[in-house]
Amino acid sequence: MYVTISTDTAAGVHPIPQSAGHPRARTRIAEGAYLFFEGDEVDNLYLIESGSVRLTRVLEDGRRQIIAFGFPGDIIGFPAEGLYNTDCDALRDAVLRPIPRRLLEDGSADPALHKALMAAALREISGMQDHFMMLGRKSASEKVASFLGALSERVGTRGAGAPEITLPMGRADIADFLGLTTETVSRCFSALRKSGVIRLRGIHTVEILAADALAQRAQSQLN
Amino acid sequence: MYVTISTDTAAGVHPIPQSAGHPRARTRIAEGAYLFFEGDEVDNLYLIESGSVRLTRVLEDGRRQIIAFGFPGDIIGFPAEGLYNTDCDALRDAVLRPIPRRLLEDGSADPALHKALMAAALREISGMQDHFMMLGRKSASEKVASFLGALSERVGTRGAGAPEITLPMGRADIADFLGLTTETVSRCFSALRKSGVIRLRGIHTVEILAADALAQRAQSQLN
DNA sequence: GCATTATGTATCGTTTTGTAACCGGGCCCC
DNA sequence: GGGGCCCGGTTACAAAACGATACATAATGC
Repeated sequence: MYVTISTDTAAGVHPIPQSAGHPRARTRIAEGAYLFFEGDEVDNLYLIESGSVRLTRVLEDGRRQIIAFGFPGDIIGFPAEGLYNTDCDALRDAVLRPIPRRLLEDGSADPALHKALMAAALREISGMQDHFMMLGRKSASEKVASFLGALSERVGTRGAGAPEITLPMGRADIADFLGLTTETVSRCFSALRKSGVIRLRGIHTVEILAADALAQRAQSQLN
Repeated sequence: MYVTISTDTAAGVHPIPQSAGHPRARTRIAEGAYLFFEGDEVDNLYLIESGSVRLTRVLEDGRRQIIAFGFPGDIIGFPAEGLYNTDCDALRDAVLRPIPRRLLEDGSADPALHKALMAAALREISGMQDHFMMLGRKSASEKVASFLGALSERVGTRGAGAPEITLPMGRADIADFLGLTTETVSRCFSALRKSGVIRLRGIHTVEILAADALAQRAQSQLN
């Protein structure tokens, strides 16, 4: 997941067909467990069916960048020269459907599968392009507002009252995804809370009290 | 082009087969001319055969992000919901081979073409992931050093002396690609010049005098 | 040759980061 | 069951990095 406001429900349009590997095969990873590591050879891509994951890269000096968060409907594990380009671990217990890599690269496989995988790759590219604008041009408060808005759309729930998000990731993860520090993320949350845009229920649940104000602070409108 | 040090020569491994549209069809765009605009319906993707282009997005308030530079071997114009997601104009006169979009999405087209296009999409994703680390975690000087290093590898030439790059883009473009301001880019260039890492010949030609020092300043090594 | 645009440089202001302290919750051990 | 420790989050203050502003110089296009 990158930060877009226009995100469609992932994978809805091009469902992964049954030919994508054994149709009953599932991989389960417990919260905190690793699914794959950067540099490992790609055996499978994975369609996330439930739970959430993060894709991570780290520089030699420990600087970390969250490349993406993955939620149900996302396909993860796109190969770079046949290798995984990031680490992947579960933020919450996850169930994933493996898609053998050879099906990705075998030109004679099921055409519907090819179509679905190409659509997934195109969605990935599109979302990443959006994320560049955020990382390159937005201020800290714009970034956090964008992030919360997109997350609300993607995985938010609407209970009896305001829409809300239960964050599977901590402030440090959000910071490393947005190119900020943990403290700055916390400061932005506090500012949004003080101005009545959000309410925090514990650390992990955010209620969106004023979605319009949040969108305005996200400066998400492109010309 | 994003900023990676490990970039392979684009498209070399999976050449675009003859089935990718009319094999003799070529689109020519003059320097400064637009190839497509954000929001237009995608008729074709394009393989750049010569010249260079930039992909651009702009926020309502004028803040601009260069999403990518394109050089020979790059495929550009990946659709987002059937539409172009960026503007594209030529930095230098360019010759491009059009690849009809329907071939991308038609699951029954030539398998070799599918393989080539999927490989191109995967390369794009990989490069973009690298670019996230740069935008999100590197300092201004690291960014500029990374950029020059990658550009040197990708389109640099080695004459009688030091390897050199003839930049098709100005400082403002570099800035908008790296998430910096023009002035900051200029300062970084000056700092590299003063420390003997590069020499500038006019504004557009950069000689790399100390490639090791440049790589060190790029902090490009991943663990 | 002139006007316009791009680039380089200095100075100051703003934003974010860095550092430190504090708080609360969860977990583990006695 | 309680105490201690650890971890994540919040907040205040100081410092650093970069952006904003201003101006001078160089390059480009007509």
